[in-house]
Amino acid sequence: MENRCENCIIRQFNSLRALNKDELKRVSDSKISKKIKKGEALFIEGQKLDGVFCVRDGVSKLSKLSSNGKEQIVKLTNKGEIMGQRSVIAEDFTNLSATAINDMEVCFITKEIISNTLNTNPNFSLEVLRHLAHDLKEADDVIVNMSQKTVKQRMAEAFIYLKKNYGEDENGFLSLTLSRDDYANIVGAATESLIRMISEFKKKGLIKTEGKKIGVLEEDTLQELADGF
Amino acid sequence: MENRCENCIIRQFNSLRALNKDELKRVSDSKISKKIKKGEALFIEGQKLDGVFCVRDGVSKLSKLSSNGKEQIVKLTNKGEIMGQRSVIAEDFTNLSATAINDMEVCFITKEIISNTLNTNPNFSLEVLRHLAHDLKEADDVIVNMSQKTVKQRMAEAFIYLKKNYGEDENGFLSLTLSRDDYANIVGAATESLIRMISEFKKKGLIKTEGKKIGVLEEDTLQELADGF
DNA sequence: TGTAATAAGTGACAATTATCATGTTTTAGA
DNA sequence: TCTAAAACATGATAATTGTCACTTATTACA
Repeated sequence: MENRCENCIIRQFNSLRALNKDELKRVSDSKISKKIKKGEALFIEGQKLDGVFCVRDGVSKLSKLSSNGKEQIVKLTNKGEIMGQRSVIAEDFTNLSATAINDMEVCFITKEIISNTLNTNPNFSLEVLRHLAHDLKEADDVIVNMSQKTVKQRMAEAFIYLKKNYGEDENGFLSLTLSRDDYANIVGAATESLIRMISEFKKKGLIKTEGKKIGVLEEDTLQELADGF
Repeated sequence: MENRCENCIIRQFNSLRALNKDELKRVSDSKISKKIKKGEALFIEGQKLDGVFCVRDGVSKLSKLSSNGKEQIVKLTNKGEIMGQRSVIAEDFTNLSATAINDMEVCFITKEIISNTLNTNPNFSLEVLRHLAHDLKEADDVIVNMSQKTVKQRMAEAFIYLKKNYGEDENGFLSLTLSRDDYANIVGAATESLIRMISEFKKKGLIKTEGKKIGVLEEDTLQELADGF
């Protein structure tokens, strides 16, 4: 009973908030809860999705392979986000792969229910529209950052972003721990270059590290750096 | 009479195709036709839009200023596209500026009509959703290209894209003529770097130039280059 | 618990791209 | 049609970033 969508707070953060009781019941009856282990894929670029994933817990990376064989991380998902909407709406293959960064708990909702509800509940459509609109704006920002900022600036920005969106633990380390490889794939740089810059930031006292973990020490200076000063 | 939306073929290419006769009539009665001269702005980043623009003719660039003061072109619009949807849907300031690349003819449709129709016609919502979904996918592709490809690769890709999407004139030059500056802002590079590469491509016989005009000579080789060979 | 496998880190060097300086051509408008 | 401004072009040089080769942790698991 405790796993009914009706009682799930998560849906307040995504477009499912626009569903009425009946619709919610239908979603809940047909949804499938899944646990995804760190490192496992939810779906892979080019696949046909039969539905969307509602993230109850954990973080995943949405990435795409470049023709040079390197992975580019396009977005990190937050708790509460719906994944795979784009592909289901466009009735298209996914253009991205989704991989769990830590252990995840997700609910799978079939595309039939989604498109049904889209056709009958204008509020739901509007909510989805708003979310897509938001994603599109963020994507535009990423494009500009990627093309106009240096790797160092993008790095600084990434640390600030991770702190803002995922917080830090009691010792001041970022709650979300990423591999150096993942960092490189977010920032769009060679792993070695990125590691070198981490060392540099550390030497300058902007961040601290402990194994994989990274902590932000001088957020203001990082922000200035990100803005190009 | 010939300027009624009901008779306008353009709408077949965008989400307005989902409107029924009544809705179309309402749009048509309230729409304002505008002519925009080359170089003029339709709207500017940070503005609040009171509606959307339906492009009847001409091409515009959607761009964003980076914190370093350089402009990044995020997208070129095609005839038939609707501009400003994202901002109207999210009830948000525009995140992009739109500037005419050549003389344009557009129709302005107020946001009241748009949101009204979104609330009452699920097919229209779905159409808009599909268009946003498409834009989002394209944006993801741009992100990957920007971060994983070299300037040279992006250049090659840009020429192919322009040929595919805007065609060429009787002499084999790209129909859409851009300034070197615009090219640089699409590709995300310094203007000087870009000009140098145009020279290089020309020397290698991949393209030809005549003043501002550029013509694709070896599309296959350009494609290989873009893919990294 | 030992040992591959994987990830992190560093140095040397090469390739790419930006910047600055300057000259030439084109364009717009008085 | 003359002239100033803007756009195009190229060289020299510096800064950024990638690549390759290698060493040193860490991690997973047989």
